[in-house]
Amino acid sequence: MWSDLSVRHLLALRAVAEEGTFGRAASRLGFTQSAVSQQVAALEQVVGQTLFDRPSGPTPPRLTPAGELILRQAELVLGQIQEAEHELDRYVRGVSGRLAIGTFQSISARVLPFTLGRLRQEAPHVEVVLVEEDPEQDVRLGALARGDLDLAFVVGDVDPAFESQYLGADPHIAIVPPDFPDGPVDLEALAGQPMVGQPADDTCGLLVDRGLERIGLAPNYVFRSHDNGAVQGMVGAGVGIAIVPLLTVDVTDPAVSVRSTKPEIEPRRLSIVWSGDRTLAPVAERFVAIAADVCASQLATLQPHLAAR
Amino acid sequence: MWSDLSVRHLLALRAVAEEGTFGRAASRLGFTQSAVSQQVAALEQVVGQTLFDRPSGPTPPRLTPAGELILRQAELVLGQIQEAEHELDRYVRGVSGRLAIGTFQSISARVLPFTLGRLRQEAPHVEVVLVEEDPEQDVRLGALARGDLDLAFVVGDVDPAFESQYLGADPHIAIVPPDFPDGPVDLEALAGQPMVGQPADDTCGLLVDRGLERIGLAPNYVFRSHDNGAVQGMVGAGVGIAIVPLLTVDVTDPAVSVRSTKPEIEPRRLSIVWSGDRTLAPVAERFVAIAADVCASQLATLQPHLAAR
DNA sequence: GCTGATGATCAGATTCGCTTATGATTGACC
DNA sequence: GGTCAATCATAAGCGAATCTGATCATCAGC
Repeated sequence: MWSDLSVRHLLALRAVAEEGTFGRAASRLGFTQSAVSQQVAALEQVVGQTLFDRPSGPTPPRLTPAGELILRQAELVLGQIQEAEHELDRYVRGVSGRLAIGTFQSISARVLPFTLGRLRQEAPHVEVVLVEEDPEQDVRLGALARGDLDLAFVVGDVDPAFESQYLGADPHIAIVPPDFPDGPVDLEALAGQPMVGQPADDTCGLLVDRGLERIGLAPNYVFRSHDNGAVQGMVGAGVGIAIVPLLTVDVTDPAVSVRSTKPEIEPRRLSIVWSGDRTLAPVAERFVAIAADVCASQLATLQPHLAAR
Repeated sequence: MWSDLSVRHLLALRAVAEEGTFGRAASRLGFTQSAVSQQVAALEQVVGQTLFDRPSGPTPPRLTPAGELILRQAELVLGQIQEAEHELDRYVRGVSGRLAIGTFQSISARVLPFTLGRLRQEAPHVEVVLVEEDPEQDVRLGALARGDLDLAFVVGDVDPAFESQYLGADPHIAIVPPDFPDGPVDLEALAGQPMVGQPADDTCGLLVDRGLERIGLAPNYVFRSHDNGAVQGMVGAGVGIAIVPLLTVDVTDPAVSVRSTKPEIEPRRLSIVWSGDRTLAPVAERFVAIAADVCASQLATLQPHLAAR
């Protein structure tokens, strides 16, 4: 039966073929001569062929034609196994693997580029799949539990059935034209004013609407788009002002100014979550660490731009 | 230790991954659920990673990322092993293998083409190496014993240290111009006559010389060549007559006539030999059988051409 | 003919691996 | 909420495989 075949048998075959005698092969492998003799005999049993001609006496054994054939095949199998070993080693070291990540607009725009860049630097062979289909984050959690996703970015409270890493608080700020009066933006004064922002079916947009609603403001949207750049462009063009999470803003844009609001809208809390039931790949843990670091440094970098005005 | 890895472990992994549960995998493999559980556990020990997340309860197990990786590698290894199985099967059926054959002029010209043609027909993947370097057949026997050759054609008595298959008796005949007087060629009348033939360092040529010498004829060679066609051509051109083994003659050549001799020179006995100490590949035995058949039919085909005149 | 090197073989102890039986957990269902 | 059914893990037992150590058989070379 070929299923009885063991790597040990192939190693014995190779060792004897290379060393020339069973005895030297045995000492190379750390066995006794008797053991190697029996191992080769077992292999011969498996393949049903004599693999060595053994002239009795001091004459060393010699591969039969079948032995040469099996040896060639054994080299291939052993090579394949060694490759598997290396592949697994890369996986364990976190420099290889597959990663399916659920994400959403602002994270994709402001956090993922840096995170993936750094990840690719230290783990070039990792295969990352980003899923940004459904704005509903419950769907992402379902995909997590089902195993379709390894990690997912989420906003707000985390279902305790999952494990998570808190990434930071992303303040909601106002984007206004550069000539807008200095100081924080008074939200109450915005009633009836034209506004731009993200659609309500987007996780980000929905959160902004809830925040404004909580302080009694029903925004007068004149333009809504999933595209953060488009929203920001509209503000620069004077179409209206926008209330968005800080992480969505391109602060280098000279056409707009970023302001805090008065009162402040509760910041959204960002986390990355995964299923506690399923084993996490090492590279996934590495990703979480990098994402947390990138998120923190992004928030720290953007905050001063806000305070400056 | 990866050397503890067995094919059985990989089969278990694959079966569980495909069947979804340990129990179904077990019944597919013909084991109990417990056995498969232990097999997978052993594999996990070998690779040092958990391969299945096993949510307790009726929920079926699921591959971890490491499990998916190992499974992919296992498929490759199993494929390699199956290929080895096929390769060995072809070898055993005699349709594949390597064959190094020691030969000499007349065999190469008259026997091998048909033999190899038929062999290739039934065993297309066989790799044949012909060695026709040394006219000394002792050298061929040495190469046989050393294992450099699998089979060797020889002339005359066979060293009993080797195994052999007798191929037939190849009569020595005379090649004469078409206008030569009818009937057998009287060898005694050839004394002093111009003759052509093979060199004395050739197995064939040497044998002819010995045969002529035994009946007291010292041939007057005016041309000697290893090339049978050249010798025959010289006869056709009237340079001289030739005494050669029948198997070397192209009987379709209208420029010459083939005659028996008076007295007859002892025919050379052809055999194919191999080392009894070394295992013979199935394809080699097949080759021997085909060569014997071809040799017999060649001799039977050529003999009438001789009797006809 | 002796010597030394070879692999095969045997006996014994150990380990491995399979089966049977049981336990533990938990989703599904009433 | 309780029962059922399906899941895998684990323990015990037993037989086979396997390794070690010792011995045997063979034979090239001195």
